[in-house]
Amino acid sequence: MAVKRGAGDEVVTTTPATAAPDLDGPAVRERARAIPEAAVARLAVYLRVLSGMVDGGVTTISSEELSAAAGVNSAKLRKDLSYIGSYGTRGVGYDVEVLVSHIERILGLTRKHSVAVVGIGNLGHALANYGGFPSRGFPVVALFDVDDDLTGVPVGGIPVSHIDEIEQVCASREVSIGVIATPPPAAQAVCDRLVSAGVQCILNFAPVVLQVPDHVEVRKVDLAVEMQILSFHVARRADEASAEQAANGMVNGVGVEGVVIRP
Amino acid sequence: MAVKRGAGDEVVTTTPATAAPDLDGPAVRERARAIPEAAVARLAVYLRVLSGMVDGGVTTISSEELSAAAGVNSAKLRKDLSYIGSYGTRGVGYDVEVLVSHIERILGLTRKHSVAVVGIGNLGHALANYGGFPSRGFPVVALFDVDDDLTGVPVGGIPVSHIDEIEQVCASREVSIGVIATPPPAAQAVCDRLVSAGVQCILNFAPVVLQVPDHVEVRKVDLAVEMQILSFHVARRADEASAEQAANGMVNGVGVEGVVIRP
DNA sequence: CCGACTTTGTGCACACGTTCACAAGCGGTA
DNA sequence: TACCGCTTGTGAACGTGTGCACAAAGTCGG
Repeated sequence: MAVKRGAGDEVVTTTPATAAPDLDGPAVRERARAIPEAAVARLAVYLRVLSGMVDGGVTTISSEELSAAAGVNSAKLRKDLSYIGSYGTRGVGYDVEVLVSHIERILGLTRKHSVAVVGIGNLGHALANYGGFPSRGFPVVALFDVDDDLTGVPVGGIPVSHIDEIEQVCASREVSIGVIATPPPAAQAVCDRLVSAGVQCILNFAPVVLQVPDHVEVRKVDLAVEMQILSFHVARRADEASAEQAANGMVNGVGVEGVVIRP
Repeated sequence: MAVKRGAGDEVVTTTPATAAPDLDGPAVRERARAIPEAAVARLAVYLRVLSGMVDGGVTTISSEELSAAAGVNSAKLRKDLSYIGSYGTRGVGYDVEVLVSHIERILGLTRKHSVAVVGIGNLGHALANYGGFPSRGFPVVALFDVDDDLTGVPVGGIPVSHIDEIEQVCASREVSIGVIATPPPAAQAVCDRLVSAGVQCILNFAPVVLQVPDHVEVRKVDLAVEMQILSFHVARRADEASAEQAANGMVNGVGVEGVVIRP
């Protein structure tokens, strides 16, 4: 998060006079740099929806249809797609296959990204067996655990390696993404070993804030945090409801006590 | 996402002259409404870090220390905390326990939120056995699946119910959060049944965009999307690296072909 | 070939979230 | 009590992301 501002200096989001001459050259890099993080997440969703459409035999789709299927509004969808270039036909819509291939290119899915899962507990088992990874170009090629009883046992077709082998195995199998599914206390140590093994991307399921060098990208999935965000919305909604009720029922400005908020 | 703008009309984030008289009244509700979504997610992280500090015997902490432990900068942390009120002491810092209780209150954790998991496959198993939920106030009280071979079998201490019982079981056990861990094709139907059972919050692990009424809050965890975001950053970084290399090695403006980008 | 209709791509304005920088306030000290 | 140093809390500037509304650009029917 620090080196990011190395080369670019003041990123110009509007690429004014870069009309059309270079369809796929250095400009792609420049543009990729300017795609908002939020848009990238949505592009992945569009890709999934579009893949389903290809299977369904759909060849062309309008921004209105696609945005409805992806759960966003059409303006946002078009803006997101404009970040990766102009591949639609006005008056018609987008060619589904063309769009798929361009999104895949931008997301870097033309390369295979081999995945290693560390921590073969309940969650690790589930991840190793999860069909969603390989089918989307993320083959799981290595599993690690500290438990000697697990090493050698195949899970989802892949034998579990001992965590001490992490460096050599990751290197030989060209792992580019590490998934941490260990108990919280082990997470930082595992993370350090993954980094020293040359892994540049980490998906962290452990409820711990990982410290990593600038060149490593971390994304976290914290189930408890997700729950708590939902909890917040429940509470907020309950407050609003009771407030509305209070506004109708009692006119004095002091009231509304003991129903929702417990100090 | 639509009804939100119902009552408030122009939310005033700055609560200027609401000095101190009402420490815990209707103002809390007003304020809760104004907390940015992103801040809520971070508050959950702060809470986790602070809980660890309580266990470690820490009684007071400065914004600088806490922000470092939570992986954010101190200004953001202080602003986040200011959304929930002024509970720090200038020149000293924050009382850890006070902060914990206030964050818990804002996040609605003074109520227990019972959880139901639907779809007892690999992931469902992992979630049912996951210790992180109960310990943070989210007891798993019900499990559902369509498979008759599973119904009755206890997983993580809770017997699996058939999905047809979802309405009555959810009602009797007062489920407030539903977790969808089914295969994609089943997700929307399950979601509809959860909603009709009165569940207001849904955590969705299926790679599907769920359609729900306005009053239901959905959060999604899509592992493939997370992977693809990581993939995007790998690609971007590779592009930057090769571009830098190209800038050093070749001076003509056309070059850099065939190394990274495959059109 | 032309005009009507449809849908994209984007400039612009607004809202949201982040960061900065500093006054206000508190504890410790003489 | 008066001062000094430290840390909070927050106004204000900034940057990023979202939504609107429309010109540009294409198809289709006649």
